[in-house]
Amino acid sequence: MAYWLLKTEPATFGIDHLAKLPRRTSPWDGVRNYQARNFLRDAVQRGDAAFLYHSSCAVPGIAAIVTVVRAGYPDPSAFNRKNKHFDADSDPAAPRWFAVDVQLKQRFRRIITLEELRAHADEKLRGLTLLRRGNRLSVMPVDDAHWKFILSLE
DNA sequence: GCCAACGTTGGC
DNA sequence: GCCAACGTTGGC
Repeated sequence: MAYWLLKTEPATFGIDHLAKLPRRTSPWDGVRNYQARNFLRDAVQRGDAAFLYHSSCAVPGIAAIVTVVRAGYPDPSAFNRKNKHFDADSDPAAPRWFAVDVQLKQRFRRIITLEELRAHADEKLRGLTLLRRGNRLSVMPVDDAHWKFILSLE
């Protein structure tokens, strides 16, 4: 079982949205970056766990843990003209973009803030992809040791 | 294949 | 709103 971190903008779709859905489950779709796509398509497995990270907001940080309940499948939003992530160049016969389904597992009592994570960047969280300078990936792996340490912060 | 221009991300 | 960093595009 592997660990991941998924970024989302809470103004668009965050923990509050996920928590209200039936079975607290949602497609994780709309990813339009090849490196992130590769993770969704090839590496993220059913049963994996992921941190749900809020970005582009007042207090960026980790809000919850989600479980992957469905592994990578062709992202339907890429074929939907009405969807803002529609990609006219994506061929259903050779899908370019992938989604997974996630279910809310545990909402943290508080946001584990980016600032707090940064405070450990040189020691316990050295190498955490999220903290890499200029990092813009929206789907990224998290080491076991980093995962455990971050849990201990809650 | 190079690389400048452009668009996006995301913290601040 | 600013701007650094990065990914993508497209002319050559």
